[in-house]
Amino acid sequence: MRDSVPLDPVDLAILRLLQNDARMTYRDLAAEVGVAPSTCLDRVARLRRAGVILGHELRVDPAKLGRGLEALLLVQVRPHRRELVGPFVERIRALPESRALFHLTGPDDYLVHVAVADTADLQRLVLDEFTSRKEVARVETRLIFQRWDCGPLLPARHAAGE
Amino acid sequence: MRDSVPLDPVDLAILRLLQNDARMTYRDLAAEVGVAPSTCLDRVARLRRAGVILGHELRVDPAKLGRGLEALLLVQVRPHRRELVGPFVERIRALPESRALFHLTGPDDYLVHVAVADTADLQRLVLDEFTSRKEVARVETRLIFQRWDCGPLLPARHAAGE
DNA sequence: GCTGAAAACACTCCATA
DNA sequence: TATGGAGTGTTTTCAGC
Repeated sequence: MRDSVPLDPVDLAILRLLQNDARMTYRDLAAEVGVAPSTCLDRVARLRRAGVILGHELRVDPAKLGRGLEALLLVQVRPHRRELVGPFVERIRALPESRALFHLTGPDDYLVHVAVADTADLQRLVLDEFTSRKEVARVETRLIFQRWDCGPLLPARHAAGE
Repeated sequence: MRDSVPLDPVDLAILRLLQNDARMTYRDLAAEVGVAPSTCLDRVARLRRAGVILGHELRVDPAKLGRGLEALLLVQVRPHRRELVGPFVERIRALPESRALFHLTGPDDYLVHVAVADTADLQRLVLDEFTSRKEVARVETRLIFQRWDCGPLLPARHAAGE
């Protein structure tokens, strides 16, 4: 269940198309892929069961919600012990400004992707929620000038028949 | 069009629910929000037109596609001039391993989120696509141990009536 | 913004190869 | 074992109010 799943060209075509527009109807999907709608439905259900498809997400523009400034915070947590990092992770995840949290290798233990209104809001967030916490040893703030999303996620190797 | 959009409590409830499950039917959505299905449809169409809703995305498990290792690459591009960074950005975006690309403030100019098969694959990617490029001055690789997604994105300030 | 009717759709079953 | 086609219940959509 943790390993990669065998995917044939039909599965791959479905994944590619749904990553562009997850609300495509099965009818249109079937027409593009070149199989019957029921087959599409079956394949999608199978991909869901196999855990390849995790869910359907709405993509929202943060700027339109008054969160025009995005930043990455590189956070060093010291001492890096389970009883400290557990509550830290939960607290950060619960912040309305947080978009994603990563546990990383390297000198910084965590990377937090945040969306805020402006630099004043960012300063408040860093001071009140990060540097004021005693387990946070260091915070490095990097503003995001621009973000590009890349193409659909496809299998690492040979696409077909594996 | 770049600024924030006035959203009433109904819009916010819709956005909150759809961010949890973007494939909810308008019927169920209407029942939860407390309005008629047609009203929901109208609101969603309006949010789409206003650019608040950018699209519907399929969330896929990279590990299931044979891309069990994710990493962040901090890249310094020197000299940091338009005629060099343009092609760099386009090349990185086109890589099948790339998931997202950020232009940042700070000592590293770009952050690239990649998904690869294993450490050998990551080494190949870093050597062939990054350090071998003459405009790339430095690459710092950080593995992602774990990732947490945070709650739905909501407006920065007062939710209602603005 | 709601109601109701018409159209489009998702989904199940069964025959088929 | 997986596919394709037809049928059924549901959802979406678009009137009018």
